[in-house]
Amino acid sequence: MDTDRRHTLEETTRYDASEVEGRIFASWMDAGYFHPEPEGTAEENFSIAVPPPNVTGSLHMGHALNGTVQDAIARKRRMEGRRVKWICGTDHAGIATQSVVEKELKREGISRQDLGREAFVERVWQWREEYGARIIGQFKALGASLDYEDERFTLDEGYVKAVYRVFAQLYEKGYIYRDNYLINWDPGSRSAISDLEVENRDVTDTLFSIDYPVQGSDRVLTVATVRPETMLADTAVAVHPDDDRYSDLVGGCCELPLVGRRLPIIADPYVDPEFGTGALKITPGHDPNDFEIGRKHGLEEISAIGPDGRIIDPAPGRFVGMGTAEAQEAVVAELRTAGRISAEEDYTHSVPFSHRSGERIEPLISLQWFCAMDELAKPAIEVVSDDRVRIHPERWKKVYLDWMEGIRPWCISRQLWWGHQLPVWYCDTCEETFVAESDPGRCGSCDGELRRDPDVLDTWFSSALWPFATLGWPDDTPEMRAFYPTGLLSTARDIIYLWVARMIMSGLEFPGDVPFRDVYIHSVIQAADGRRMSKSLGTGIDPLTEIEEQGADALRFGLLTMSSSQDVRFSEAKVQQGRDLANKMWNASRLILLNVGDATPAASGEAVEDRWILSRLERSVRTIGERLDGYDFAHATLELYRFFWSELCDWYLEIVKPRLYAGDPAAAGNLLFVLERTMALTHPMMPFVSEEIWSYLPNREAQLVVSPFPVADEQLIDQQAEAEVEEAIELTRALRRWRELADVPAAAILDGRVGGPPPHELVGRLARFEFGGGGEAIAAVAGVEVLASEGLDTAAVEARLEERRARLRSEVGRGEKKLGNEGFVARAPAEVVAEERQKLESYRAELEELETSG
RNA sequence: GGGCGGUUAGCUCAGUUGGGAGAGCACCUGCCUUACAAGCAGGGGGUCACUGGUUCGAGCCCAGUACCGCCCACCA
Repeated sequence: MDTDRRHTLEETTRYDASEVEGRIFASWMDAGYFHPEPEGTAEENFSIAVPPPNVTGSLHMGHALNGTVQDAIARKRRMEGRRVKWICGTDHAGIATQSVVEKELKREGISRQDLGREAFVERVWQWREEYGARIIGQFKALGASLDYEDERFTLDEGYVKAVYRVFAQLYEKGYIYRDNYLINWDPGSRSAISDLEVENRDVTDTLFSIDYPVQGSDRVLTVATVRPETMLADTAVAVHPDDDRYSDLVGGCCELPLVGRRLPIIADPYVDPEFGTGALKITPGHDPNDFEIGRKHGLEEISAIGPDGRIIDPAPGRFVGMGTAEAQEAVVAELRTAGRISAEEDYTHSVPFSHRSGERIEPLISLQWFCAMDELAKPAIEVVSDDRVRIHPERWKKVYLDWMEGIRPWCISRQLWWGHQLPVWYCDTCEETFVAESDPGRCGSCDGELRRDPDVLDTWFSSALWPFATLGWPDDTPEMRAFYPTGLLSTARDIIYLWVARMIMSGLEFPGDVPFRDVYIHSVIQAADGRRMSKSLGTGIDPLTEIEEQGADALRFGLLTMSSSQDVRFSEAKVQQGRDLANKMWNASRLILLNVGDATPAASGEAVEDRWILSRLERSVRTIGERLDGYDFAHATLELYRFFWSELCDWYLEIVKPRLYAGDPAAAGNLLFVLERTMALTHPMMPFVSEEIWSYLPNREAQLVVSPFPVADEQLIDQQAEAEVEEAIELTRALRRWRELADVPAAAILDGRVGGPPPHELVGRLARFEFGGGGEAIAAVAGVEVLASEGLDTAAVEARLEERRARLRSEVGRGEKKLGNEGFVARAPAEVVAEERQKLESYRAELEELETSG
């Protein structure tokens, strides 16, 4: 070690993450460790496609957790010698990005229409440049070992090619089609959206009961609705087929108030006779259920509400142009005047809202593009059912399968400007439709001019291709051969349907193999108060702030320990625990590195404590490896913490210090060996501090990031050494406890005597006892007689003794009772009973000792 | 309406196949002991949501109840 480095070690008593992390990250980047050449097969390589963050803003805590999880796995695999590609990139995020840019324009007082499509899209690209770069910077700050040299975007050139290929092929197969259908219209983004982008919220509306006069009779049919304005588009009234009250009316008509239209009275089992009067107004143009019933009965479909949320033409002229709220008021007022409203009550029900704009969905019949999913779903159900794709935790498997079994057509067209414009052209002359991967130019039938469909695809349509479009598909690229299928997909549960399912379907349909072998569904990190972490609620915590204040390793440690199979609240304390661990690692390393001289790492195992720590380390190596492979990150990090802090620092370093200071080469070599191996073990979880410490170890051939991950060496497991040292530790702790309770001054060295062979040297030193003296025994602690000496408060000692005796008597009582239970002795496993007997015996022995010595 | 989680120390969470309830933080006591005060040593603290059941033995298994959260769903 050169003088400067040694000086740094000597002077730096606190680990400074902010000084280390940028420097270390740059060294990894310079060496190009994160960019693999596309060689070998996917079987021998390992790849992960990062869930591409939306370019709407910056990374949040969920991204940080997910990034840490993926990085831990990627780093472990890289250290295991696999060629690792962690595919890097961002998502154009259609509606979301378009609306943030529109908001920005609004602040400037202009609209996207003012700019025009081309200029607007150009503007969004500018946004994307800025925020895409910001996101990449955040991944780097976290330490994510993504392949930054091959950054992809869902709208880049090659990606567009993949999207068009997929669209064209699905169209050829007849899966993609255009239809007039009732869709979810989002008045906020003025676009159709898919079922998955709708969220239901409970809303209290007024439920109006409206009397519809039956034609040729003086009866009325009373229907109930929370949206009286939609009656303008009613085309029938339905009752249940078995409902005796109305059976004579079925086949007849009633008159739609205010409009005067004749509405057939039909029978359909969908109607619940128990609800209200058992009569249901049918509005196929504005209600999903009514739409289904309408199609079933061949009813007329009338649209009375337009895409701008205003009443349109087929409705009576006096309502046309009104917004829905205004129209509702007007309709209700007229119905009241006409005496048609027979009841009003508050009614709470679930109402669809746009997940994006937050506005209430307006169900409308609209000409849109759809993708039939049934055939695509079949193989995607199979691969999850038979675990060719494994989902962790496993309970999400059922969630996935249930949804897939009931999958419905997907509305894929969006009335937006930002996204993949549909590769569809129409000929207005001969009314032909052309779907092509590139502009066909002129109509193939009549040579007429073609007009391109202005709509864009649902952003998830392109996301569905992420694991292979990023590797160059549809071309047969070296990247596809080397890295597809990917190994792991890690994501949050809220996009299992939106994204995971669709990737599996498209992976099987196009490249023809599963897109990934394992899916890990990570925890959702909530705010400390249990609310959702969100910017708008003010409950978000910026990962970058945490990284700046505590270090990336600290944040990573905290997030990993927080992660579990359920939602967790963000805990600042866990991040601090990570920071403390990094600091502890740094300082333990200083102790070792500054005192080992020119020793080299070697598992000497000379002294029993050396064999003990080696044995304990190998057990941790095994546990941590298994936990990481099983996606149990919380236990992996906690095991690391426990081993490092409680065993290595609290005991081994304290035990071995005198040998270290005395220049014992066996101790020094053993320490270096343990430190080196522990840093390798730490690296996937806390890459920066481990790499930094690694750089101070002697004879480094390579950086830690590309050095081997430890594999447990069973040869080093030493039960004998473990038992011996642990016994000494227990004795030390017992003597310390006794000292505290007997109120013995901390500095005083006590005299003790043991019957058999003297305890390990560490007991005397760490418990401040001297053994082997003679004199009067005044107490006995765990087999050690404490001898009278100055500074011993005999009253306190006696109090302590009595406490212990009482404790032992109760333990003996408990044991006797248990062993006196015939059921227990007869039915419990023999070793449990034997263990119980052994404990009872040792308690009895100690009690006897105390009763005679006191 | 259906489904899935959860309820364990003051707080955030662990708790393997059922065999004397754990960690971190917080708290109390004593320590600037020459790696680390972001530290060291010691300590207090729990009716494992509730009710019943199975068992020699239940935080864990079974049935039910309550509350919290999430997902799915076409009852106006």
